[in-house]
Amino acid sequence: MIMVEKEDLGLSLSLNLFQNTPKQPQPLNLISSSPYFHPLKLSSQQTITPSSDQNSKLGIDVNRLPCTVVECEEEEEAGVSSPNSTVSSVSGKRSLRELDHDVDNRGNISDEEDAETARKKLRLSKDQSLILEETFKEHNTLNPKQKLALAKQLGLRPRQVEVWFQNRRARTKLKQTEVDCEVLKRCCENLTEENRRLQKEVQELRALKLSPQFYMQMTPPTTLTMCPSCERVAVPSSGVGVDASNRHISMAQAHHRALPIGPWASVAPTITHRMFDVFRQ
DNA sequence: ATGCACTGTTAGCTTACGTCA
DNA sequence: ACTGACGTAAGCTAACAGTGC
Repeated sequence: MIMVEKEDLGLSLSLNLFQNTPKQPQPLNLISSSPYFHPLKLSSQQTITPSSDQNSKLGIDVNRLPCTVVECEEEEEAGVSSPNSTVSSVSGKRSLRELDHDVDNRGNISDEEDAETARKKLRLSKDQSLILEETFKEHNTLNPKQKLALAKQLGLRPRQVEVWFQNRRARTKLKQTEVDCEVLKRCCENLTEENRRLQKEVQELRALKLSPQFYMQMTPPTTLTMCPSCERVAVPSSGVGVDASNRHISMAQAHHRALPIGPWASVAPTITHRMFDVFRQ
């Protein structure tokens, strides 16, 4: 079994093309004149499906159109292939699906198949998917000219290219949302943990039973200086709340006195750095 | 009025897995 | 124990429909 995976933002785009597991019933070749192949139901799980590999060996591309590209372009320009330019049969006009069914009828579909009203879905070939992916990488939206050119190149209807790009944008956005959610979740977890830790620190500090004068004198450090040698924060000597004998110690001295000196000196930089770490993740 | 993009939904198809003879 | 057929659930994605700009 060969699986071709394409990663984009972690999005796995399965490009497996009718490759079956050994346990799966082997598909039979069904040469369909319809642009959409019609799986012939044998049972709830047995399905005759065209193998693109096998068909390609036979020179048959199930995704190829019965009409010419010129016809497709005319169709597109006439607006008949866009469901947005048509209204459902309920409101008087016919949907794309119905229009596609007409194409099927032109391909001499049997009454049995004709009776089957379920919409058919093609599978893009590996090459088609690759080209679409490459184009999407360059620009995730197409102007009408680009759409027509790409459709012509791929042998698809412009509407199909349009739909593919719509779905691709939706998948990209969904994946990005998932990634964003993961990031926010991690941020939340980290902040919760940080909050817990800080609460604990507050409790510990309160337990020190420091005098009210100590806190009256203590001011939160608004400017912190990082020691270049050890990258610890040095607290300004004035107004730190240490006793007079330690007022005028130098940075180096402070360094060797095992900073932080006051409670704010230990908490504030930690918060700053942790916060940064949280959002850097 | 028209066209396009976005969003949500539907349905066809594939794959993995479990069960049974 | 191994194998193949069968059923089922889950995931992917083409196609569709509705909506807003």
